[in-house]
Amino acid sequence: MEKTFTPADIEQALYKSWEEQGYFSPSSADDGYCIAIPPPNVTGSLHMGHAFQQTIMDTLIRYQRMQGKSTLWQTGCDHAGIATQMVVERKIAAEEEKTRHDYGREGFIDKIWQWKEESGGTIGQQMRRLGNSIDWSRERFTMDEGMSEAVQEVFVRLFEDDLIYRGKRLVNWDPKFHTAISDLEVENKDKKGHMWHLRYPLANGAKTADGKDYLVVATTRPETVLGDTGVAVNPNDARYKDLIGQQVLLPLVDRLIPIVGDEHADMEKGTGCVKITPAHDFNDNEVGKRHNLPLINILDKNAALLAQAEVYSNNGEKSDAYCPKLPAEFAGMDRFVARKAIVAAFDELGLLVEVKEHDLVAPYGDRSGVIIEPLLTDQWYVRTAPLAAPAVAAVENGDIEFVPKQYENMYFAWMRDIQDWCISRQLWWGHRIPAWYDEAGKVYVGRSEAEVRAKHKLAAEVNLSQDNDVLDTWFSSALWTFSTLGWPNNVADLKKFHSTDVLVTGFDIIFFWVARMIMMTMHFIKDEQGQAQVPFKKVYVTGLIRDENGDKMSKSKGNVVDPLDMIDGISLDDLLAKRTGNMMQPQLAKKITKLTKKEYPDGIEAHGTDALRFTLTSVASTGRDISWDMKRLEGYRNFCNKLWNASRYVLMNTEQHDCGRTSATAELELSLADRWILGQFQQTVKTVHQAFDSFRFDLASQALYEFTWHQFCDWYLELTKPVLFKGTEAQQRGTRHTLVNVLENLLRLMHPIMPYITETIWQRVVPLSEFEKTGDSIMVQAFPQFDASQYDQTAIDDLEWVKQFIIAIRNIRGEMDIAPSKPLPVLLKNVDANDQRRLNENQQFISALAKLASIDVLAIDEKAPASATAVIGELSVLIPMAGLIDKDAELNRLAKAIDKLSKETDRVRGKLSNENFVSKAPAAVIDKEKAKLADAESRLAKMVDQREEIALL
RNA sequence: GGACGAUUAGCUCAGUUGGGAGAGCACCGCCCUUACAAGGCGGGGGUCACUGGUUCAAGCCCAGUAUCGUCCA
Repeated sequence: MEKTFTPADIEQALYKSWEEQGYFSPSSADDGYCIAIPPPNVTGSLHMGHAFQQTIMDTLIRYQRMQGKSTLWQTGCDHAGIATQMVVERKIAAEEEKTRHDYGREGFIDKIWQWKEESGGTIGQQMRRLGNSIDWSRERFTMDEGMSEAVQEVFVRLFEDDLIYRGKRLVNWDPKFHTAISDLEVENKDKKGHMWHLRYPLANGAKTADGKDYLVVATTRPETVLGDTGVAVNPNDARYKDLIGQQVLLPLVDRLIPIVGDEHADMEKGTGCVKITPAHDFNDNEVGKRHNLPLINILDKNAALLAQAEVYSNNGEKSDAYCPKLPAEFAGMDRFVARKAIVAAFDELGLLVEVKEHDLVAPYGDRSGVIIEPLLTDQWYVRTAPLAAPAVAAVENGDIEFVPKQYENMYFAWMRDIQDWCISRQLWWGHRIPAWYDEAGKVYVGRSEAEVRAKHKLAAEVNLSQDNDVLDTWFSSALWTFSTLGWPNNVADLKKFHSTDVLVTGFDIIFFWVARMIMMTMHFIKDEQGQAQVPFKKVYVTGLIRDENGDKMSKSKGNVVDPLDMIDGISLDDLLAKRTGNMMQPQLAKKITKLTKKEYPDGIEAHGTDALRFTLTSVASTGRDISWDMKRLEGYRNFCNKLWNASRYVLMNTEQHDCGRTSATAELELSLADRWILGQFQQTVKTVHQAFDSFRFDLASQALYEFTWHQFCDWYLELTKPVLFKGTEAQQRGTRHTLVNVLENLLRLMHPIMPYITETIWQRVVPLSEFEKTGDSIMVQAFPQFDASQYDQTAIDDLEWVKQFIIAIRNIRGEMDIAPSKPLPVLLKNVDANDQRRLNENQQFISALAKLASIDVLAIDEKAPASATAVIGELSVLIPMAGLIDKDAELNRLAKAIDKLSKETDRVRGKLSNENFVSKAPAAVIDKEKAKLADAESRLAKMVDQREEIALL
C-alpha cells in the first residue's frame, strides 16, 4: 500500500466496475426499498445541494442494500420547460443568429432534443463521480414516451373528474418569456418606488363631504388608470360614504366609472380612495367580482399599452360596457414608459396632486427576473381543494412523516390555503395540452384527436386544432414516483417499490413538488384494497448548503463551489475562469475575482469523494442550513488517510502471517485489548444502526470517526504492538485475528458513507478474515449487526483502568517536560487486589505505552522517595523526582490539580448538604453524587499530602 | 403584520424522558517513536443571547425581550 491515500487512483475505475457488474440494480429479494431522486433539471449541473442530498440517498440505499433489501434508487431528469427553452434559444441566437420562430415549433423542438442528446447527460456523469449507486438502466426523463403518456392520462382523467378546468383568469404573466407562471415561481422583493396621488373628477356635480368636486386616489401604478372600472372607498369612511353609488369621470379616457363601498379601501392608508383595475391587479380583481365591475385589459403580451382595450364582463365574456378605444399617444408604449407619459398627462391637466416616496413589494419572475404583470388570459387550472384534503389527512394521520417534524406545519399552512394551480404555459417545450378546439372554440379533451372525434362523434369535416400551450414542468414532476415505475402500463415494479420509502429533498420545494406529488399520487394510485397510496412514507428535509460566510451560494455572487472541484481539486486560475466565465452580469467579475483570490489563494486541493461524502453526512444534523467549511473537508480527508494508514499497518502485520482463521486449528489467545476493541466495535455498530434508522447521519459519522480514530487507531493499534513484537505465538495469532476482523467489519460498517476507500481496503482484508463473502464487492455484503456476545464489560472496565494509568504518566511527562523517549521508573502505593490483578495482566501494555523502565509496588510501611504523583481511585502512581523533576514545577502542577479537585468537592458537598436535594432527588442520583464526592475527596487528600511532603524538601 | 427556526469555546456545530458542557478545526508546548507530520503526546479556552418563572436541580421545560434568518401577507 502507498503511504498516502490518493483517491484519484481508485475512484473512477471502481465505479465503472460496480456499474458494469450490475450491483446497482435491485436484487431478487422480496423486500423492496426505493428512493426516487428529486429529478434534477436537465439543463443543470451538479451543485452542493445535489451532492448533499444524493450522498444521503446513496448512504440510505447502500445501507438498506447491505441489510438485504432489494433496493432501487430511481433516477432521472425533468425537462425544465422555461430553462431548457431559454438555453436552446440562446444557443441558436449565438451560433446561428436565429430565433425559435425561424425554426418553427417542430423544428425548434427537434433542436431541443438534439441539444438534450449532446448536453443533457452532464449531470448524470457528475452524479457518477459521487459514487451514487443508481440503477442507470432505469433512468427516466419527464419528456420520454412513457412519462408523456402518464402525463396525458392524468390530464384527461382529471378533466373527466372535473378537477381540471379552463378559464379566463388573472395570471402572473411573464412579459419576457410570454408565459403564465404559477404563484410559486414569483419572487416578491422589496423595492423603492413612488406613490402618485391623482385627482379623479366627480361626475354629475357630486361633492365630497367637505365640498370638493373630485376624489384623490393613490396608486403605485399610474399606467393602469386606463383600465380602471371603479373607485373604492370604505363604507365606514365618513368622508366618502355618501358618494357610494355616484360616479367619477376617468381622465384621459372620459370613462364614467362607479364609486363602490368596499372594505378593501383602507381609511388609514393613502387618501382612503382606491382606483380599481380588475384586469391588472389581483386585489382589484376580487373587488371587481364583488361589485360586478367589468374588466378592461389595456396591455399586450409584452406589457405594452394597446390601442384598443379588451373589455370583458365579470364572467369573462366579451362586453361592450365601455368603449375600447385608448388614447393613441400611449399605444405601443412599454408599461414603464407609459407610466411616465401618463403621469405627465395628469400633470398637464392639473390632476397630479403629489408624488411620494414609497416602499413597495414588487413581483419578479424567478427565471426571467422581470416584473410580473397580472394579465387576463385563458389558462388551464387544477382544482386543488378536493385533492388537498386527502393529502393533508395523510400527513395528519402519519402515513407520511416529515423529518424534522416542524416542516409539517409549513406543509399544512400552505395546504389549508391552497389556490387552484395554473398548469398551462405558453411555451413550446413541454407536454402539449391534450385539448382540441373546433372552429366555434368549443373544447374537447382526450388522449388523441382520433379519440376526441370518436367520443364526440365529430365528422371529418369538422376542423380541430390542438391547444398550443404546454403543461407546467411540475405537473409531470408531480407524477414522478409512480410514472417512473411504469404507470399506467406496467404495474409489477409499482407493486414492489411503491410507496417509495423516503424522499430526500430541500424545504424550498415542499410546495412546488412534495405537496403536489402527494396530491396526484393519492388521487391516482390505489392499493389492492382501493386505499389511496402515498408516494413516500417519509420526507427527510435537508437544509441549504451556504458558503463559509453563511451566504446562499449563487452564480451571480460567484461563491459557488463545485463538488467535483472538492473531489478533484482545482487551480486558482481555473477556478477564477469558472466563476467569472459566461456570466449574466460581467460587471461583477472583478469583485468575484477578488473574493475568490482571498478565499482560495492556492485554489482547492483534491480531497476525494469519500472525504466529501463523509463531510456531508457529518454536517447533516437536523434539517437546518449549513455553512460550508473547507477545514472540515480537510479534516475528513485526513480521516481517510488515517483509515488508510491504519489498514496499512494491519495488512503489514497480518498478510503472510497466521491470522488464526477458524479453519486452522492453532491456538488463539485474545488480549485484554482485543476483547476491549471487540466490545467497543459492537457499541459502535449499535450506534450507527440507530443513527441511520433515525436519519441522524451526523451521529453515524461521529460514531465512526470516534471509533476509528480514537479507539482503533489511538489505543488499539498501539496496544497491539507489544503483543506483535513480544507476545507468544498464540497471543500474536489472537491479536492478528482481532485486527483483521475488526477492520473487516469496520469497513462494512462505514461503506454506506465512504464507498470507495472501504471497497479498496476491503478487497485486501477480507481474504484474511473470517467473513464469508457473498459476492465480489463490499457493497453487496451483509451490514454488521450488533452482537452482545462480543461485548465484555469487564474487559472494558479493565482497559479503562489501563488507559488511565498510561494517561496519568503521560500527563506528568508532558507537564514536567520529560522527553517521551526517556524510560521512567514507577512506584505504586495503595495497591488493592483488583489493581494488582490488572497490573499483573497488563504490565506489558502499560510499560510499552507509557514507556516505563520499571514498575514497583511499595510495601505498606515503605516510605516513598520524593515523587510526582497521580491518583487513580485509591491507587497512587509515583514517579521519583530525583534528577528528573523540578520541585517548584511539581508544586505548581499539584496546586493546579488540587485547585480543580477542591472546586469539585465543594460543589458536590454543597449539593449533598442541601436538605431539599437529599430528600427529593432520586436515590440513584444521590448515590452517584456521593460516589463522586468520595472519589474526589480521596484523590484530593492524596494530592494535599503529596504537596506537603514535597514542600518540605 | 403573521408563522416557524436559530442564538452553546476564536470558527463550524452536536447536546434525543431535566442530574457530568462536548466534537472537529483553530490555538499553546513537546516529539520526524519502524501505520500515518494529512501524524503522535500533553495542554489552555464557554455568564449555554438576555430577563423572569417552574423544580431539590435548567443549555434542555414555561413566559417575555433582543438580534439574525426563512416562509407567508
